[in-house]
Amino acid sequence: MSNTSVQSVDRAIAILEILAREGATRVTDLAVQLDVHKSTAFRLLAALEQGGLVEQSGDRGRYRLGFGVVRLAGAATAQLDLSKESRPVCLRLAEAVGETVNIAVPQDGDAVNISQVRGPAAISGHNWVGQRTPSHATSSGKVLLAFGALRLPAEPARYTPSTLTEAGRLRLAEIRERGWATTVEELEVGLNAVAAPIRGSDGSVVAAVSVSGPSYRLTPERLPEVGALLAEGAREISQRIGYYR
Amino acid sequence: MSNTSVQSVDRAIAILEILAREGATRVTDLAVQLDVHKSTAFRLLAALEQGGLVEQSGDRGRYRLGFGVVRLAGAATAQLDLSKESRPVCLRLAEAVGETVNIAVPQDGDAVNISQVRGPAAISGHNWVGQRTPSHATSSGKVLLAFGALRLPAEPARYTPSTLTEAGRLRLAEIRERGWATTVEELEVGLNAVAAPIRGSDGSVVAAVSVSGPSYRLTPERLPEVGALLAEGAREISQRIGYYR
DNA sequence: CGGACGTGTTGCTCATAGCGCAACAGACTA
DNA sequence: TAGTCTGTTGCGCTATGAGCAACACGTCCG
Repeated sequence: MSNTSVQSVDRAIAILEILAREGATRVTDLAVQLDVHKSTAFRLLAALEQGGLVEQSGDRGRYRLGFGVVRLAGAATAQLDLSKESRPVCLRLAEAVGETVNIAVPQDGDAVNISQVRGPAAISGHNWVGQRTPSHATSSGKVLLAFGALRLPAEPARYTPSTLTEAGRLRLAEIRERGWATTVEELEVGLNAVAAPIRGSDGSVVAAVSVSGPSYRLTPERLPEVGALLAEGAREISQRIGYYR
Repeated sequence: MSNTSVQSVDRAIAILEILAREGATRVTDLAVQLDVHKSTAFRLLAALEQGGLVEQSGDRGRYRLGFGVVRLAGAATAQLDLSKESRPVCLRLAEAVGETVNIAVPQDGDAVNISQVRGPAAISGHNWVGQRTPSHATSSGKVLLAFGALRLPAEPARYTPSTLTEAGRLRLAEIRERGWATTVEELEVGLNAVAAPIRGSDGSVVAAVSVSGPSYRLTPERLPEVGALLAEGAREISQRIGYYR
């Protein structure tokens, strides 16, 4: 991070910092503090205003931080907390089960994996981080569907002969009651998975923690035992990010 | 707000929005979504990273929103909240005391008034909004000095024969213990005032609420009773903006 | 294990976007 | 009403931002 920057963006950020420190400020005062011409300050403010990061305060000509930064912070806080707080639990689960553990969040109708801990037995395996996965064909997706964090697509795609493409066969009520969901070769042949719901501070399901591995190791017989472990881990992560039941 | 913008700032803000929506994202994915070259996306990210608004997530090459946006939002929330949340309390105090109520925040060594409610007895009086007032000669300023939100100037100016220009005579420790500060004709002949501290969510004093009026109405004998009312009002405002003791 | 592939990062060059100047419009005050 | 101050806009110039291409590094697969 040497000189790889963009001067106008640096200046825009400096404006945000000044407004954070000083509160509502005039264009010309900002220009003085930035050591730029007032028309430059004005145009940077206009760009920031268009993006919602600043707004004009009640007094004419005064600008202050806008609600856009509060929105961004809300997203940042959610993302920072979940990855960080789930890490120790995922490490433990990966060790206990011996397979790969992922955290997935709902996004645009899919389950998106945001972090991963490889199991000790994983020689190579798939890197799921950042990958979108279909809700109906993954255990995380099924959890998010069952607890209302995601909606089932109108026409669920088929990935393997085992993929369930009808809503009734997903057994979402049973997942809700049991507290964990499974997939048995529904996304990829030879891949099984279990997932459990993570709740946020308002009690709604905001993510899922899952274990996935090859069918020959993560057999259908193992799934209930692993499901119970995952549900316990999910409860702990939920509490770590502010859920009190 | 027509075309008065700055393209690179627009792009930087678009990056922040994408990261808020998608979470940790790759440089090349951002470049695709922005329809710019990846080196452009990279440099915009580098600028945002230098400003603390984004950071690299644990996975190499992925960027996410950083703690800087949380800091900015904290400042934005405090500023938006203070004027709004203090309003009902100020209205009530002005009615109860019969004099003019102001909110002042610390800024560049002065106490700056950010809002005002006129008392029922105020025929004309001074409009203090937006006005900087010297810390040592106003009740709000003395509160902000006493609780560490402002520093006393090296050579405090004299405004009236009653102005206290020596640090020892301000009795800041007594103000801290008592919970309110007074001025008796120290800024203007014929003007008295009382102020109490407003605390933010981290417990530090971020503002002061004051009552001011003519000496013949707001007499020194009335000041303790008004001080207690103000301290109560300040406590309520503090709680409204997130202070929990 | 080595090669292929993909992605982040850096250096260079060019042209256009950003910047500063100057003028205009509006608000306020003596 | 004239002067002053500040926000906003138009114009022209050049420095900065953008894109190309190469390099460095990590991952994956045969």
